[in-house]
Amino acid sequence: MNRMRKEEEFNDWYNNIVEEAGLVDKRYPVKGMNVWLPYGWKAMRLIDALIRREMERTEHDEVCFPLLIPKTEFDKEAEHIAGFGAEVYWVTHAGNNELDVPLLLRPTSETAMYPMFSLWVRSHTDLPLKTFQLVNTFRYETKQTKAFIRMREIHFFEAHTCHVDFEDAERQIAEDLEIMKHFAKDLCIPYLLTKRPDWDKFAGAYYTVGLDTIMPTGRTLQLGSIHQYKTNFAVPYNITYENEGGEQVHAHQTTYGMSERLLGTVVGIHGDEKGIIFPPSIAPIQAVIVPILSKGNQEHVMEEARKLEEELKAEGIRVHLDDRDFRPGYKYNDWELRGVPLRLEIGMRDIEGGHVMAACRVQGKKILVKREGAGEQIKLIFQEQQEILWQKARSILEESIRTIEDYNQYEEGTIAKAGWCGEEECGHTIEDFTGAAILGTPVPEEETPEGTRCCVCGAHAPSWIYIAKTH
RNA sequence: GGGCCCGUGGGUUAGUUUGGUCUAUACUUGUGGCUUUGGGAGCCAUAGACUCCGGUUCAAAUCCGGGCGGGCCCA
Repeated sequence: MNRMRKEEEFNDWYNNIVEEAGLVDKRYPVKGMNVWLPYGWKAMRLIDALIRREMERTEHDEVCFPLLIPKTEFDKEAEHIAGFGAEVYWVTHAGNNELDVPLLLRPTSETAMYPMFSLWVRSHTDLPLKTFQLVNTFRYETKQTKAFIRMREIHFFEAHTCHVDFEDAERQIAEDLEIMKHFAKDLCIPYLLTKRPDWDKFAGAYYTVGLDTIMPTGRTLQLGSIHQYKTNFAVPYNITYENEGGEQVHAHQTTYGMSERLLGTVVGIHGDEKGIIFPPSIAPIQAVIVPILSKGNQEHVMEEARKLEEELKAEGIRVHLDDRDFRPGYKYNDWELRGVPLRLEIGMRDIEGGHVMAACRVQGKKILVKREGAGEQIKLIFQEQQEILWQKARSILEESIRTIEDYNQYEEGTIAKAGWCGEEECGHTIEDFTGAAILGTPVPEEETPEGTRCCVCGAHAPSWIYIAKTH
């Protein structure tokens, strides 16, 4: 492909890069279902590993529920059905038989898990119950699909918890927010936390906290969400426990969901006209070694390159030796496209000088690294890269937020922050007029200064809202 | 839900308006070889396609109908 100006042609750039860098093969003949290629899957698995690390740290247990859910279970929570009914895939036949009870492919796993939670949760000593799973979910998306960002089969993370009461569930949500903090820093993805307006909360939730980031298009993209269910599901699914007083009480529940969108976001936010830029934290290959061969020294250089590879591997660096029969320039471009954070060139000059040439994808510069203790120096470069990517992305998000006083001041490509009286009608007016969506009110809650007015009706505005065009 | 468009080697594409000269164009990629290697090398050889089914016609990549697949716009 010709170099594409990422800023001007983001859609083309993105669609092209995910295939060209070998993340997915979009030719699978079902809309919204792509094939994960090894390189893309590796990146996803590394993101998953970060999630697992956080889940383990916070004592969640990993589970894995079946993909199929009986219609009878799905039907138990009315709002949930209303919200997801239109995008469910159904299994109505098995072999030659029509099924008495149709089965659906999970669009999310509440209705699969909660009948089981009802069996598992008996006593207050069983609580809190903190589980999560990493599975694929299915949603019959009718809009245009896009690799990682809008799919019909979604690689999905979902944590589901049960608690003794509302307060404990709230503590869980606080913990979820803290998890996100770590996690986003690792991915170098900044985000905005908002409590979704009532008309946009998750189907069945008491309230929903949305995690949104901003893409280079100036539109926001939801990275994940955290839901307080209160007892909305526990009642229909009969999740009760016996408290210390011997009474049967409904559990309070929360969920936390994220998806392969995280990968799409990393690609979209950090990439440049040369291709992807992976933060070292999730780069499938953190450092690639390109041997510079010339007549007469091939074996010697290759031997040194292999030695270097072993040394770095021993240091825990994900390193790859590119011994393909291409010229160096071709390899440079290839690995830049794939987003490898560090390229190590080793030729006779370097061997004789006791160093390697390190080309840093993020910093865009080349530096000489001493062979002695190279691993340590490389890790420092990685740290610096994480920091640069994080700061850069964060300032883009911060700079795109504009405070406005009247909703007709909303500018495309920005996230507007405005006063809001809290009336749903004013919310809809904003959405209809601007074509943008109301992300929600700030989390944690943020008081408005004296005299702040609703950007629609001019009444007293007790809270802020964020307004943005979304993906 | 409504409307529109598209389907040619692995990828991008010419050809479709006006059926025949298509034994299908070009670039890229793949494979084998020679040569080369500090920023996408060159040469030689070679492989590879008209989405499927039906219709019209002496003749279909081209026209018509349907299926499947893909894309776009509006609500």
